[in-house]
Amino acid sequence: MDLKIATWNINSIRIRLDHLANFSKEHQPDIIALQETKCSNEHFPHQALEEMGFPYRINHGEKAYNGVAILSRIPIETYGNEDFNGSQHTRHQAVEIKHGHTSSKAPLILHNFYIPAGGDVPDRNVNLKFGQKLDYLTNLANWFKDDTNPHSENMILVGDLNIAPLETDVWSHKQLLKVVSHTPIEVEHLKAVQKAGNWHDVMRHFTPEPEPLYTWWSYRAKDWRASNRGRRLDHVWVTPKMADKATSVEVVTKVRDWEKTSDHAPVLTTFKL
DNA sequence: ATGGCTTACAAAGTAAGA
Repeated sequence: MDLKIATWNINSIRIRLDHLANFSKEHQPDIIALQETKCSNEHFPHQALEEMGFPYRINHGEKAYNGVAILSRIPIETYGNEDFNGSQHTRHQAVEIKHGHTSSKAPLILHNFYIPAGGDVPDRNVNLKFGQKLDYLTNLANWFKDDTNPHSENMILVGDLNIAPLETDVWSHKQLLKVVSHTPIEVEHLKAVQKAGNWHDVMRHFTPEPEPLYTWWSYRAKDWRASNRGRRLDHVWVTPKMADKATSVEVVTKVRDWEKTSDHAPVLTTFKL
C-alpha cells in the first residue's frame, strides 16, 4: 500500500481550517502531522476535522502557543509524548500507525516534532530561549540513544525542527551563519540527534545538495517567490529500514501562495509499505 | 532590507515566531 504523510507548521489550526480542507482534498494525504496548532485540547476543532475525512486525531496542544497534532484516515494510537527540556511546552507527539500491512513485527511509529525556535540572539548566556533549544536537542539525542525508551526499527520523524542544517538549506549560508536556525552550534546539535537515532534525511535523498531546498519563507517579504529568501526548517527523517520504502517527497510551495497562509509550506512524503 | 508581517489574547498593546 501507498502511505502519504504530510507535515505542516500550520501557524494556528483554527484560523486555517479551510486551507487544511483544500490541501487534504487536493493531495489526499493519509496522515497529516501539524505543528503550531496554537489550540488547547478543549478547543480542538474535532468536528470539522471529522468532516474533512480524518476519523483518527491526536492533539497535544496548549493555549496560544506551540502545539502538535496528528490527523489520520487510517487507525493510529498514541505512542507517547515527551517534554524534552522541562518547559512543559507541547512540542512532541508519537503515534503507532496501524496500517495492517505487517511485513515486519516491529510497529510503524511516527514522531511529530515542533522544536523550539530559540529566540533572536544565538548565545545561551544572554538568551534563555537559545539555551532551551540546545538543551532540547541534547536531551532528544540522549533519548534516542537510550534503549530503555520505546523505539522501533520502523520509524518516521517529521516536523518543524527549526534548523536548516546544510549550506543550500538557506538562501545565503554566509549571511545566515549568525542567524538563529543556521548557526554552527545548532547544526552540530541537530546532527547529534540525527546520529543518535541513525536517522536518514529523506528530503535530501530525493533532492541532493547543492540543489536549494526550502520549506519556510518569511511573511515580511513583499513577494516571497521573487526574493526567495527561504530556509529548510521542516524535515522528514526515517530509520534505515524505512529508507528504501520512501518513494517521493514534495514541498508543496503552491500552498505558500494561498491567501492568509502559513509561512511554512507543507511537505508531502509517499511510502510504499 | 532580516524584519517590512502574522497570530493569540477574560483585547490594546504585548509576546512570539525565525
